[in-house]
Amino acid sequence: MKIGEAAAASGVSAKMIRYYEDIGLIDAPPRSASGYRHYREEDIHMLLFVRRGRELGFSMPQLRTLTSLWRDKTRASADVKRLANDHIATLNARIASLQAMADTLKTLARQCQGDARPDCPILDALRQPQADRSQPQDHSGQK
Amino acid sequence: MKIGEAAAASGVSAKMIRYYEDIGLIDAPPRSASGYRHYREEDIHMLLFVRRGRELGFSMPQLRTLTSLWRDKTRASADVKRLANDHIATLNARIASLQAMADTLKTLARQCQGDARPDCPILDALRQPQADRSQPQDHSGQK
DNA sequence: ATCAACCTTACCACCATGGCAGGGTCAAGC
DNA sequence: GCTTGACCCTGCCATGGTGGTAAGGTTGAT
Repeated sequence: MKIGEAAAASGVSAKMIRYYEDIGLIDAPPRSASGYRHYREEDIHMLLFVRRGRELGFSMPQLRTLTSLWRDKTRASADVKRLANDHIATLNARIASLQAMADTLKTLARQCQGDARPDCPILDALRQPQADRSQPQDHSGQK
Repeated sequence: MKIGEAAAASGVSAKMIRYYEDIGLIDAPPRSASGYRHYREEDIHMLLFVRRGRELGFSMPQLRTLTSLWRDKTRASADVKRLANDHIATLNARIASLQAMADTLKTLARQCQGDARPDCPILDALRQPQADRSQPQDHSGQK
């Protein structure tokens, strides 16, 4: 299978397949006499594996570890689980960070009249020193 | 105030201050005879404004609009509010995407023994065609 | 033989940020 | 005045994952 077919079959662009090979994430496939890369079913599985890992938000270093675990038939599932749990923690942190931004903005937007007048608590908040801007309607202290 | 002091006062690195000037996000300040940039209080406020906007996750194009709204004393607060709401929607989309990744991984990790044996549903899921992996305890069909 | 569709490598661009190099400036201490 | 150290200036390089483009080779079908 040539690279174009491999790309179509795996959903990874030919460009990225070459890149992944370049950085050593996937093995270099055999070449034809004229230099064309030649992929087998197994290679397509690897590309699908990488693509799905990316879709789950794994970083390239994590993916490197994941693929080596995948190839290692004697791996311990605990190693995979630990990596997954690490990644879940990372995702949760990013979610919390984005959620904090959204919460702040929601509060500010709620306070903004949104009419033709120039007064705007959103701009005010950006102008002034950092104040506690998180959900002021809730004074119970629970997050 | 020289750029180093402005950086310390605003929390924006000197490097980034020059960059923001370069791309026209902030105005070029006056220079001393020897070429040193000279900042006033007002400029520091602008830098703080930009920094807080970045902390809230606004993109550079959005910040460009925000700063021009900030400078425009005759702006309509509706314009600011619309920009904020757009950004909230973007943030929500990113949160939902990350949350979906985390949910999938949590489900897989829960199914993984995490012991010394190699069998691992996480790797299996990455190997196989996309299946419905979202919260399998719910069979109602609602997404 | 020709032509289109594919393949190859090797660049450039993005964007926000940091780092480094090479050289100028300023202020304090002597 | 001279030295020294802390600052400032510009300009270049690197990042990371992806897309684009260009110039040239291969293949297969007509």
